[in-house]
Amino acid sequence: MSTSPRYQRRKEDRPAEITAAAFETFAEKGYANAKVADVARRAGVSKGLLYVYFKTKEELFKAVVRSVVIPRVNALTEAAVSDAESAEAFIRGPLRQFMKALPGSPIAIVIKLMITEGSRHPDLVDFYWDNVASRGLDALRALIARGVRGGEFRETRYSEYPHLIMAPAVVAVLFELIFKNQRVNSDELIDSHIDILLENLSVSGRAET
Amino acid sequence: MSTSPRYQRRKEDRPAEITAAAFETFAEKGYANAKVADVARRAGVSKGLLYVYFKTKEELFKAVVRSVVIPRVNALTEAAVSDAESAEAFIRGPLRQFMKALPGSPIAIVIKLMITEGSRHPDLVDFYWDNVASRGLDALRALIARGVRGGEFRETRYSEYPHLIMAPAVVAVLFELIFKNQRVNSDELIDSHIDILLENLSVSGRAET
DNA sequence: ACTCTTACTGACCCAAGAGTCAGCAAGCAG
DNA sequence: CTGCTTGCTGACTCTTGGGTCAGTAAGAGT
Repeated sequence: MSTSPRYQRRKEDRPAEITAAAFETFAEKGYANAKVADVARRAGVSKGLLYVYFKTKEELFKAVVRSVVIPRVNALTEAAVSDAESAEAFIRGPLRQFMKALPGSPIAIVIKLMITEGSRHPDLVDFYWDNVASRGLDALRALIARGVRGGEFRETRYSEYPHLIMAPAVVAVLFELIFKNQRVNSDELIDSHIDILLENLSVSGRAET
Repeated sequence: MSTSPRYQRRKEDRPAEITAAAFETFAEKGYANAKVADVARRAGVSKGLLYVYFKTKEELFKAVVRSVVIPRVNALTEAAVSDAESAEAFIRGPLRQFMKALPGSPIAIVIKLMITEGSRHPDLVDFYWDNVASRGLDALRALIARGVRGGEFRETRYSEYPHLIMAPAVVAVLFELIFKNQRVNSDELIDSHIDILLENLSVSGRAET
C-alpha cells in the first residue's frame, strides 16, 4: 500500500503562496498579533520553510506590501490620465466605483498596516508614499487639470489639494475598519461627496439637486 | 545620617499618574509594543504597584481611553450648539481651530489606537462611538441645522453626512500619523476645505475667492 | 533500482514580556 | 518610641512566539 507523498517540492510557487497567506493573516490580526506559525499553516507549509524564503517576519511583511500594492495602483492611475472619457464621466464612473470598493479592498488593509506599523518601518512608508499616495494624488491632479483644460471644470482649491477628493473615501475605510461596516452607509456617503465635488467643479454654477 | 524615604505612599494620586504615563507610552509605541514595565517606570512606580490598580494591561488601556477622551469632546460639542456666534463664524473660528489642532491632539492618538486595537476590544469601540464619534456627528448636524434655520445656510448633503465635514481633518491626522508631518500642509488643506464647505453651504451662491 | 541533491519538516532553543507574591518600610496611632 | 497597617517593591515564574537546524524524504538523473 503506497502512501501518497507527504509534501511536494514546489520551489517556484512557495514565495507567492506564503505571501498570499501572510496577507490574509496580517489583514485579520494585524502585524503584531499575526503569528508566523499561523502564516505557515495557512500556506500549507512548515515554519522552517517559510524562513528559507524570508529571512525574518519583518521581511515577509515588506514582501506582502510590495506584492499587493503595485498592481492595484497602476490600473487606476493610467485610466485617470487617458482621454477615453470626459473627466466628469471618469469621476462619476470609475473613480466613484473605486472609492466605493476601497473599504473592502486590499488597499484598505495596507492603509491599516501603514498606520499600525509605519513608525517602525520608515522605508516601507517611503515606498508607500512613492508608489501609492504620491502617484494617486498626481493622477487626481492631472485629472482635474484635464477637466479644466477641456472647459469642463473651473479652477478650484481641488487642483491644489486633491487630498480633499479622496478624503471621504479614506474616512469610509476607517469607519469600516473600526466600526465593522455597520454605522455608516459608505455608498451614499461617497455619492453625496461626488455630487458636492462636481457641483463645485462645474463651470456652470449650481444645478438643482 | 538619615536617608530620605525611598518612596511616598500616595494612594490617591497613583491611578491618574499611571494613566497619564500609560497614555504617553501608548502614544509613542502603540499598545502592542508598549511594555507595562515602561509605563511603570515612566509613572515612577514599580510594576507590582501598577498591577494593584489595574488588573491587566488591557484594563489599563481602557482606563486610558476613558480618561483622555471624554473631557475633550464635551467642550466642543457644547460650543457648537450654543447661539453665541453665527454658524458660519463658528465654522471659520473654533471648528477650524479644532481641525487644525487635531493631528497633534490626544484624540489623534486615540484614533490610532482605535484602528490598531479596536478589533480586539469591541466594548471600547462601542464606548468610543457613543462618546466621541456619534456625539461629534450629532453636534455637527445640529450646527448645520442651526445655520439653515437662521437663514445662513441652504439645505445640502452635509446635513445628512456631517462625516464629509470632518473627513479632511481626519485625513490630515492620518497623514501626520503615517508620514510624520512633512508631506502635506495640513493647515492649508483645512483652510481650503473650509472655503469649499462654506461656499457650498452659502445661500447666496458662489462668491469670489 | 540506486544515488545524490535539496526542498522540506518539526522538535527545539531562547528572549521578551505579562503577571505574581513574599517581604519591606512609610508613616499613622497610641 | 513602639507597634501595626498597608502602600509599595523587585525578583521571580511562566507563557508566548520568533528564529534555528539536524534530519527526512521527494523526485530527478543515471
